Amino acid sequence: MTTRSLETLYGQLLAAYGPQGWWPLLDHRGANPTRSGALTGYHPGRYDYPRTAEQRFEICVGAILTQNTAWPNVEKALLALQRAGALSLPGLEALGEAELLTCIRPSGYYRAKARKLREWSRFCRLTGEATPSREALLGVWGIGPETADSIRLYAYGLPEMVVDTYTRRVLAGLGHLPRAAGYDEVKALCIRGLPPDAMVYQEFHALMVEHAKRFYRRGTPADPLRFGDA
DNA sequence: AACCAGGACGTGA
DNA sequence: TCACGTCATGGT
Repeated sequence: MTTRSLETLYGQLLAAYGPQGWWPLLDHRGANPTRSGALTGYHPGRYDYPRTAEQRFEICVGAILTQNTAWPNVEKALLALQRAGALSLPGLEALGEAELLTCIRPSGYYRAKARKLREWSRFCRLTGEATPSREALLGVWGIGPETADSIRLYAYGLPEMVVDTYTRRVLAGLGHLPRAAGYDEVKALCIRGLPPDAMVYQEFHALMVEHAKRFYRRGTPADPLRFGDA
């Protein structure tokens, strides 16, 4: 098992791919895309997002819609919601059920996700501007560990490590994971190996996704970081 | 044309 | 706890 530290791995990935500009936003420059695939929402090197309550809400909605779902599908749903004026708390609450289902259908699991968005809206209305604790988020139906951590890290800028299947896949491939580890165990491993900084956490997570997409998809070459330096 | 994507919940053992 | 089924559309 390699002894390369996570911090070194982080530095290598950052040098190779550069800042990833997560979390993507539809309207971070006042742009108003009407079709999917624009992918204009990344803001590499900027860590002062979200800048508005609407952007924060958009990130939370995206975090829910992207559960086990490819981002382009989520983007379609987000664009539909934006056009319907539903990418805000009052906007989403005012949206009818049929319209909601239509908007988010491209993101898959649309009936379950519609309920999750309703539950999230209710939670937002009840908690107001207060920063939600991890425990409070986990108490919301439809929000599990990764979604809760994504909301805290990307929507609130808190130093909350996010672990997803990509992260697990890369760390397992590099030999950093002793066995089939659970979410909290992998999370603890990542926290142990990196400085407790929200910007680092954001980049690390996004870089792991990028690296996994390049080297941990079936039919892709072996990870060049797997061998070579110890 | 199968396979899978930036998970979470409900159930039974 | 834990393994397994379910939820569902769209891209490769």
